[in-house]
Amino acid sequence: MTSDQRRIQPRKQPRQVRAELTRQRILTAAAHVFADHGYAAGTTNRIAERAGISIGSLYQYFPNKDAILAELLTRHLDDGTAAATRVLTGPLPDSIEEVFRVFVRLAVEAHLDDPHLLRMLLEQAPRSDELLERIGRVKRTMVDRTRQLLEGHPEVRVADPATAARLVIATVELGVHDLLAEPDPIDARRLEDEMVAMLTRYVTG
Amino acid sequence: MTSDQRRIQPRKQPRQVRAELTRQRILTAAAHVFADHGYAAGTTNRIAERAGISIGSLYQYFPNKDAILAELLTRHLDDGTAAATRVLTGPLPDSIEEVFRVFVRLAVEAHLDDPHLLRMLLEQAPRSDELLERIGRVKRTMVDRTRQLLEGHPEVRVADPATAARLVIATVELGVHDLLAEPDPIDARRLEDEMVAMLTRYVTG
DNA sequence: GTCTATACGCCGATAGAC
DNA sequence: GTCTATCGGCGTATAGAC
Repeated sequence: MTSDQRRIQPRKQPRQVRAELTRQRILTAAAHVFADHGYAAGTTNRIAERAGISIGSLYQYFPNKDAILAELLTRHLDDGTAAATRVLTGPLPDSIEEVFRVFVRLAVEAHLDDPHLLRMLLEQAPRSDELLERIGRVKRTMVDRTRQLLEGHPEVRVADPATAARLVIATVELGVHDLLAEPDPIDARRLEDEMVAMLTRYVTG
Repeated sequence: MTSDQRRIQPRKQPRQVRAELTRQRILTAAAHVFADHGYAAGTTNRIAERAGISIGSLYQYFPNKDAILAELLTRHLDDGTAAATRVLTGPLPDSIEEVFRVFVRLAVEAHLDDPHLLRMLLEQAPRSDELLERIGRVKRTMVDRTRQLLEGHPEVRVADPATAARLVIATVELGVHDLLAEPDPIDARRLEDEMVAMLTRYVTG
């Protein structure tokens, strides 16, 4: 068919590597800009400026502004579910108190990573149907696993595990997020202790 | 000095009444529009359209878009603090469980009023320094009163009432807000029971 | 006092030079 | 492949007629 020269590789193909690097630069810049200015005021011009490239170049790597945000959110969701899955599928502590401690610590770590960006993602991100679907699924999975945990654990005495699971997840996620994001943030270690105590006393009746 | 006719009232002054009525119409329209579209996409044109007036008229009643939002938020804060103050300064139930029940019910009522608007207010509202200050003060007041309550109550056994108070307030406010705002909202009565149980068991050790 | 029409600025996205 | 320059659209806010 075509010339055999097709098969000959160019001497190097650094473009894939460089391109991926630039993508990451843009995403990092976007994370900062969105965190500082919010989504609406986090303009593509600002992102390009912070990434050290021109606006035109930015649009070679992402089709539009929403795609940048979507990738940031996807990234975070993937990180979170990966960590949660790793913990939940492995061997868990026996006592429910220590299990909750693992939960809370997981949430604290996820949120300490980049609280400002996370706040923006959770609160201001334009909620496309597809993204809402993804978020809802992740949440439902976590609630479901927690329910199973509550149902199977000998220490646990709750009348309605499904409701209890929803309450536990909401409390951990929102509480950690909010209390650490405040201007005078609570001590992470103390928050962990108190929240674990609250949840444990709750489910052990 | 000037003519005594000054003292004579004009036959009627319906303009103040009508003007106030129009202001309220605009605010109500804005609440709906913001709730439906969010802050950024809740344009002044849409607000004017929904209020049944022209964009030009709108700007006779409010200097700019932010002022409309600020008044909505102020209104909500005032309503909330009024209700909270009424409850907290009056006679409270003896048992801490029933006190928490009052708390939770208060939050549920406040949030059921207009969940969508509230979500927008809490999450998307541009946080001017002055508004942040107001919100922070309201929150601190509630945490403070809760701390005093915990310190003075015979049933309560917590090592650190200040931290516990922060946790309690955050849990109630955020939990109620989130669990009722979900696509498949939790039953309000059951939420109340479970949350009260959790908080009570927590602080009574 | 309410309207219509529009000025003005900003932003996302694209075209086209290099 | 990156840049500069710019288009098109939208949104706030104002001007001026009635």
